[in-house]
Amino acid sequence: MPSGRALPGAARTGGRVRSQAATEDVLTAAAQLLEEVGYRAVSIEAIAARSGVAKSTIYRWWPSKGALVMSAHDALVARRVREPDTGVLTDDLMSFTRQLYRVSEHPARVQALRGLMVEAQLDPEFAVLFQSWVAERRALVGRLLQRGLERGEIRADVDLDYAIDLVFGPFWYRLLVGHAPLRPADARRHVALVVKGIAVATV
Amino acid sequence: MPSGRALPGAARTGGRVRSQAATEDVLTAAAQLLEEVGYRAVSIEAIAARSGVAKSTIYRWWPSKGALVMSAHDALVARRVREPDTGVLTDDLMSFTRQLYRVSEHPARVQALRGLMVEAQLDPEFAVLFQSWVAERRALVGRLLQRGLERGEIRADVDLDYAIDLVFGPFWYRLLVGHAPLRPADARRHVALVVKGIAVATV
Amino acid sequence: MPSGRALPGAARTGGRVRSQAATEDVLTAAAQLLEEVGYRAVSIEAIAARSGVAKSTIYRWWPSKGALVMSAHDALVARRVREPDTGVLTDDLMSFTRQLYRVSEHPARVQALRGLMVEAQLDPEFAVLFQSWVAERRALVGRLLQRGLERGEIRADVDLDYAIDLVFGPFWYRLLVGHAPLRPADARRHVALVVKGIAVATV
Amino acid sequence: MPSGRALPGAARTGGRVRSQAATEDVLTAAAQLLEEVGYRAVSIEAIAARSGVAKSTIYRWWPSKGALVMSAHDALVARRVREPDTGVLTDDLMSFTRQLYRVSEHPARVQALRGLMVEAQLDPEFAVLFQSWVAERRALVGRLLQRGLERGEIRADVDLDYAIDLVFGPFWYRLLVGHAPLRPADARRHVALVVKGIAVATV
DNA sequence: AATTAATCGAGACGGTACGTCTGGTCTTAGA
DNA sequence: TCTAAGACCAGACGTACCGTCTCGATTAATT
Repeated sequence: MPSGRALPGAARTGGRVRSQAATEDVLTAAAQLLEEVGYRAVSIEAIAARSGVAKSTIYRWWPSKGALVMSAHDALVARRVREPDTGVLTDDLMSFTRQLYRVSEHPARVQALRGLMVEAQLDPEFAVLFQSWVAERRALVGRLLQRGLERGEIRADVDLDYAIDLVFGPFWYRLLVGHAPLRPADARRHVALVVKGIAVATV
Repeated sequence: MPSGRALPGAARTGGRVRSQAATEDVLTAAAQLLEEVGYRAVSIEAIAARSGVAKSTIYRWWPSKGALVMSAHDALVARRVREPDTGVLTDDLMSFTRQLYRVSEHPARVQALRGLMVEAQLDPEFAVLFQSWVAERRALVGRLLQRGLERGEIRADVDLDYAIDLVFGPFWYRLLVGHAPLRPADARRHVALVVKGIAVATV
Repeated sequence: MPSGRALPGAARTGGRVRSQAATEDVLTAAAQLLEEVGYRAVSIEAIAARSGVAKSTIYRWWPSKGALVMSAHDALVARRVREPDTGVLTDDLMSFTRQLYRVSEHPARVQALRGLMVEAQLDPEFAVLFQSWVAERRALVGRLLQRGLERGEIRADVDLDYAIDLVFGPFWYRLLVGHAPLRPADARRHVALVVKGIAVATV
Repeated sequence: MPSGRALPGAARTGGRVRSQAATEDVLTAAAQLLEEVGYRAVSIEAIAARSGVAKSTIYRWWPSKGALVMSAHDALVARRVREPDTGVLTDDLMSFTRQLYRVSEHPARVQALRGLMVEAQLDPEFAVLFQSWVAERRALVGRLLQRGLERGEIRADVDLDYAIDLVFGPFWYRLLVGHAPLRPADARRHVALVVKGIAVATV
């Protein structure tokens, strides 16, 4: 019954077009809920209710709650974080780390991060998504260190992967354990130790 | 957590005595399930089914899944880590960190640690218990660093609390994110960076 | 029901003509599904998928699943049953009832009839259509009995409406309850009882 | 761990007892909804909401909407119809049929009967339950006829199964099609035809 | 031939209800 | 007074279809 297609194997014929508004509403609702109630308490049910988008539509486009929340979070964070490039390693690290610590000014975001980490422990499929988000963030710091290395600010024998862990590890550790605050002001001390650990000796 | 009220010397006023067998069966089942299906898939329901102990009995003695896993973990492993004291900072740190990394050789323990961290995020009451356990561990490393400081191996301006985070942070970060393995052999590189970060310049 | 607006006499001002192929494909698919999976499992969705006709097209032409099945039934079977007129009541009834019972030789028709009855219970709008179809069939038997009455074969005190129920009632009852088969051979016994019930005493 | 059961294979050990209140609330809600919105619009969801009983509890005790409505129907009406035994066939049939027709005085019961018949068409498993209920009812009429036969009121050549269909068939037919009312007063005409159909000629 | 109007398949949309599942609480019988 | 059994409420899960609503493409009859 149906007949011609414009280009073989290419252009789609017919069908209602995907609603951009629905997509945005869902992501917004997901991001809001994540920050308000934490990852665990987020439910597709609630996202549907808040966004006014039908559950079936959500399931059509996202395979799981994790994927949806991760998308929402991703879009949010990408918008917020700038990649510093001052030409000086310490300054770059300071800038980045300060941004990192600033999350503590928004309890909701802290909750969100904790929730994502928790889910990564509980759901192997989500862990994959989470890891790829982490990888992006690590890559950012990696580029920053790479530039320092190329400028001769970092010792050649330093394992950059471990160096990156030195930046994120203590941050997440404090975030999750909560034994000490995450004040942006403390970022200086954190960076100082990291830089000492990796920098070439400056007499 | 559970305390065995039937111990000799404890004045009891009648009633059926707590079943030692039930306690052990629960812990065994929990440990088995943890290794077999991972933390998430462990459920009080499943533990009850496998152990043949009623759900209500389990709920009576353990407040949460995390607490139960903690018990199982304790029963599985003597938690006590030897506190190294070689007289040399680097050696002490190496010894400790290597013990830390050795956890990776026991998948069940890795799972258990993850479970504890997860539960600490989800259950504020459990978080208190968890924090005090973390504090013990941090204190151990703190003593180790303090001795280094007193021997003049550590710069006077170093914030010891941050230094401790430099030891545990990357460990937990790898443990939880899983972006890189936790091989005991890698402990060397980790310690090298930490020591560089805090040590006095050695010309 | 679909009406073919392109029929001569209806003033049309252009426009694509209704696809005969689509109509047939839908009816065929409906009939097939009915036989294969039963009335309940038939869904507009499935009919659309199998026939390759869009759901919207189906909804354009049929108001409900029941109506569609009714169409399929009509297409499957020429509904027109010959109206017997032998001049003898018993023979007329035998002829008609045998035709009725013959439906049991076609499982699809049995299913269709059940589906129609179900839909009539569930959908009041459809019930109206169904009742008028039933009325036609009753009218046929009514004429048959009327002729018998005029010939003096039926007692004057007999309520013809009830007599009609005596023909259709047991048929539908067996069809729906399924406690006994509907063999055409059994039609004789059915008719025997009906005739005894209404006939003048033939000492 | 669990041990003795009182009687081998019999008595249950422990466990919360089934809540009578929940059962009643569900049946009441089902019956109310049936009358208010009709069989189709009744949903387990709505019954759960109105009764305040969890869906899972409902599913634990009733396999389907039809079965539940059947229960509600049974609870509403004492199912036990008195089995007449006057010693005269016509009187027995009149008594029974009048009881049957009396259902029309209770729209909810009419709805329930329709619902059961519908469900029997849609759900083969339910159909079995339904058939066995129908069989009971048929057996009752069967005994009634058998007594008539033994008293010589019924011709020896009559197929009793068909005779039973003559009682129930027209009743269900009217109930389902709705082309004519089901007034208890009409029972007389119905029975008259049946008796004529099966009785020995009375000169 | 161009215009016009109604058709067609495709498929996304908001919804409803489904029947299942997990989790923690509550209630009973029996040891 | 405890345990085991198991019923209970709660509520999210992911699915199946519903009936509606754009779309762009197609197809005739009318200009």
